[in-house]
Amino acid sequence: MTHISTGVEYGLHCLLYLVNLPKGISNPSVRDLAELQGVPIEYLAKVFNKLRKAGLVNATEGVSGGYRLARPSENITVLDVVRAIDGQKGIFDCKNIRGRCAVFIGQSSAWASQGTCKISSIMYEAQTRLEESLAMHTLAHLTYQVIASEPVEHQDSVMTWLQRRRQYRH
Amino acid sequence: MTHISTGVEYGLHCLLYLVNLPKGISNPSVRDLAELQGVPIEYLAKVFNKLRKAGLVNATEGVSGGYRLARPSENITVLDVVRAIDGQKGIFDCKNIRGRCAVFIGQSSAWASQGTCKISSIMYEAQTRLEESLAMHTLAHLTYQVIASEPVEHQDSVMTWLQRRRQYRH
DNA sequence: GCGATGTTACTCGGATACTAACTGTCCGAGTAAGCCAGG
DNA sequence: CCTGGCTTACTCGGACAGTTAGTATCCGAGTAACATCGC
Repeated sequence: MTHISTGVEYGLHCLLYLVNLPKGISNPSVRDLAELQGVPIEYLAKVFNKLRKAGLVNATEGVSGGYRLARPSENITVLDVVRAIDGQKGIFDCKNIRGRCAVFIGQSSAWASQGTCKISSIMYEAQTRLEESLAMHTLAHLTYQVIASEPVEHQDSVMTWLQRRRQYRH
Repeated sequence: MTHISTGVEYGLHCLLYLVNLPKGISNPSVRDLAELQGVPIEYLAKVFNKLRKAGLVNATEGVSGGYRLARPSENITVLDVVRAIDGQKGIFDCKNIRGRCAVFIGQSSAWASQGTCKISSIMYEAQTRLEESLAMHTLAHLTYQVIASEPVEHQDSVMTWLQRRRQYRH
């Protein structure tokens, strides 16, 4: 389907709420984040598990556990998040068509397999441009942009929502 | 799976053999190209059908029919081919998570839906870089590179292969 | 000799499997904080 | 007091179902070049 999965979309949106968390608020749990964003809980849990394995977030278990960023948001790029969740997959998968050419019937055509296929070179170069672009954006920068585009009171509303959810569990 | 399909790979490899076709050789058919490259015939037929609808190649029907480039190879970019075959699909599909936030319970949150989501902006910018990179390569340039990387006699071998296939049909 | 007919090799287009990946759900296990009772 | 067990709300991890997109195959229809046959 799409090259960047919805898991990345869920993850990024939720990660933004882990940036600049006030001291008074404990680490949000997956349930907190999922219900806040309106995304499926169990699926988001898998996403955050991948983020943890990639070393982007830390998890504390047990009651009042939750997630927090493993390093400063300035040091986490969008590319980091994409790779953590979707894996390091390419936009193109070279099938090495060169080696199948009918003119060399039988013999394995030594030259056709050596070096990289020019077509895949073009694709991989394009992918590099894509990833360079993603790597230019950090969570810090992204959060700044998002908050700037929201009404000023919204961020406070979210924080009190998170706090209430911790106080009156169900 | 991959953002750029194997159909594109098949199509590109076959299109290269339509560039700089000597006058003596008639338009190759899909069967010619498919067997030359070792790719499934019927699937390649669909690929070339898309290329035709996109105006990149022209088809002549009937016996001794086949395909030829619709315009000079300098004016056909890799991006043209990708879009013709895979359609103009994005690497990302924004689900508009913003509008689902739990803090505005019920009311539709006017501000959350206006403007573009910052996250999708990043993704679409990255896609633009990707497409810019693909658009920099023309079929002419690509063909030149490929031929330069092959033994000099290979191109002749292919041409005689095509010619024989036309003479002794089966 | 010449026109009608048939054959062949194409493209065109729809219908249909098969496979893999993405998305989402369910459930059991381990873990830590807080509470509570029993010594 | 305080120590051990219980409850609770988390994360962790595997298994699995539903859906979708990509890949591939099959078949019928239309088309044009060419050969063949009958007049």
